[in-house]
Amino acid sequence: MSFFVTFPDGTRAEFERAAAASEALSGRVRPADLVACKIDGRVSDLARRIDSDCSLEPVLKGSAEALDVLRHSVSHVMAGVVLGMFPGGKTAIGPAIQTGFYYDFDLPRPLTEDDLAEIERRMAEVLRTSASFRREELAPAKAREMFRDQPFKIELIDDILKDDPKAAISIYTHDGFTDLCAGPHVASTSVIPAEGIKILSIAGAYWRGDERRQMLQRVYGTAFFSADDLKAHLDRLAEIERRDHRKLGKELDLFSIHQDLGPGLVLWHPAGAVIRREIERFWVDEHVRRGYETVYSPHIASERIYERSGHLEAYSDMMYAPMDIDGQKYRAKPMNCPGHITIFQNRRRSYRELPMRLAELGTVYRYERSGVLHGMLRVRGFTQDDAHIFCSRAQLRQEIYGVLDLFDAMMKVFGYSCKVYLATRPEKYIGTDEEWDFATGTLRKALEDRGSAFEVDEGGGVFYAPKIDLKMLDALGREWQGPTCQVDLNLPVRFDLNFVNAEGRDERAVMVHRTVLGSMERFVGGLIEHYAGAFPLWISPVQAVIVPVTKRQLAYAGEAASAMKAKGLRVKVDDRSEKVGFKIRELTIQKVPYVFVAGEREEKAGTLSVRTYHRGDEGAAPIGDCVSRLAAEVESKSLPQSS
RNA sequence: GCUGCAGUAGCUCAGCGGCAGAGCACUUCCUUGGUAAGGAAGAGGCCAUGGGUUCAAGCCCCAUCUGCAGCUCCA
Repeated sequence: MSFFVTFPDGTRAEFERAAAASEALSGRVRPADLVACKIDGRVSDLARRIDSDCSLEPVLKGSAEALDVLRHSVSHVMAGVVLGMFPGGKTAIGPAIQTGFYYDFDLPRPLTEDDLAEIERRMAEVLRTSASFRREELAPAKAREMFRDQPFKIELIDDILKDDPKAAISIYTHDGFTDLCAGPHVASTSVIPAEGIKILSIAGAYWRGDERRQMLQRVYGTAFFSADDLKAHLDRLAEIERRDHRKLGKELDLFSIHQDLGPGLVLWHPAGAVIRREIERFWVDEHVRRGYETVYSPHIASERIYERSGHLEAYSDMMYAPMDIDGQKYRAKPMNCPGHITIFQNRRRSYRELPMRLAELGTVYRYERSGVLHGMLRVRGFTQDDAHIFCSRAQLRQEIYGVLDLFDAMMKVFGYSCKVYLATRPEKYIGTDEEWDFATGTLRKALEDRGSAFEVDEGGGVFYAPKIDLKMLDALGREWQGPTCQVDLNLPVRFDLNFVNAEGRDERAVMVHRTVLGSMERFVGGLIEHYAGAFPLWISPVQAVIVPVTKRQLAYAGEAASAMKAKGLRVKVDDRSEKVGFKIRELTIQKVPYVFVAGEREEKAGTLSVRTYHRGDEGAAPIGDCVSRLAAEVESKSLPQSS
């Protein structure tokens, strides 16, 4: 009873008797690169026995699957070590994740930083021996018996058995530590390089992610096949920290958040306000150019409007408590749509007025739980770059084109590339199937017509709307929530949004919600990290500083500054009695894009020595050239060379 | 909200029961210099807040507030 194994190159080999996957692969790959295998596409142990026809593929170092197997195995090694340090400790789960792995424990005391070092030390010890990972399959009763002191494991076993009462329970043992685990694992700890491992942090995590259940201690770590890969990862973490908008925000004096003012409420300092103002100015210009009209709506509104919109019912948890005004309940505005709808509803609308595009940089207030607040990225008061388009069904597709064009244009200016998603009907939804089909179909058609590459996020829509979501990729390749465009199937009904069509009859209006930047807070916070604080010239708080070499050039520096200011540039003269080197250092730390040195030589020649943040000393140029160079760079909104 | 950790000068941090500290920033003075730190002096504090323990608390204990990491959540 022989069988055939098919390899990725298409060759087939006949086997007379059952063999371990590693044996079947021997001679086909370098043993040192072999981490695991795929049997019929499923990642498996190398020791897994093959006894029937199948396809077999090696999983080699360098592949994502190999890294997962490695990390999962390292999490077991860590768990073994932690239990060695805390006999009687309970283990929960310990999977590989995108950036490493973690393991959740219930331990007699909280872990400390020192414990992490100790864990790492003991792991290195374990890895010095070469212990094999052994898989066994147990009958349910036996598995229960084996894990009788491990309540989390028992719960997992029960769950497995709920699906299949006769399931074999697989366990893995290495170095005397046995864990309930589906696998697969590396064949032996000798595959794991101690110098590729780092235990990173401790944090709380709910058992099974359920906030009503026990809080466990989660230990995060990461693992790579080489010290170089680990270093690259740690360097990246350091770079992320270096770019942290909270840190840069403080260093560059852009914004602050104060206990006395309240958590989640941002104060924009003058420098940060320049960035925001320039972006808002650009935003308004761009919208007006594209046929939007700007509006303003108040920060508080009678509760009645939110009753009607349904927000009060669905999202009251995120709305601030009502305030009593002349016996009426008012609420801080949590979203702009009711205001815009009210403007649309103000009188009967004719089809001739459509599409009506109402845009507002509207400030809203939402209650966010204290634990989720994060610098400018997650706050309780923020300004959305919001717009609502009221149009007819016939106009919808054209409007979506316009929105997508706007998204592209604005993302390009900031240097973000985007991934596009079409989020379709979720399980819970309102509205009719016909409406959903129309709305989703129109979005899909618009994307297809433009030839944009997009993925479908099946069921990812909101309960009242399908949407197009853009995820922005920043300079570090991280994803950020980007522009979004929703076709609302709810509010037009709730508010009975109609217009008089060409036949003189009422027709239901279609409503589109869309935002490009999201919120000024989150967007600018993200931009700080995207640019690492070195902003493109057009939004730089200070665009240029003129540094006189001695006080004899103060007047000349002033003249140069005036020439720049006349062109609307944000320029300062650094007139402090410090050396040039000192000023350059400080201005560089402040990431000023242009520093112009004005000494005796420059004054005689009517020039300035140009120094840019990204390229350093560029030599002298006439004042007029400097001015026009900066003016042109502002006008074109050029991106910094380095990002 | 939950678990853990933290809160000392504007910033970054040291001090861990016994006189409140450093560097940078700030002010003044000297220095007028050529592409990432010239020198000196000075000023700056209810050690997050409220209780408690102690002869004595920045330090130990409790509570609250705020921040950080993660979890959960995010129309």
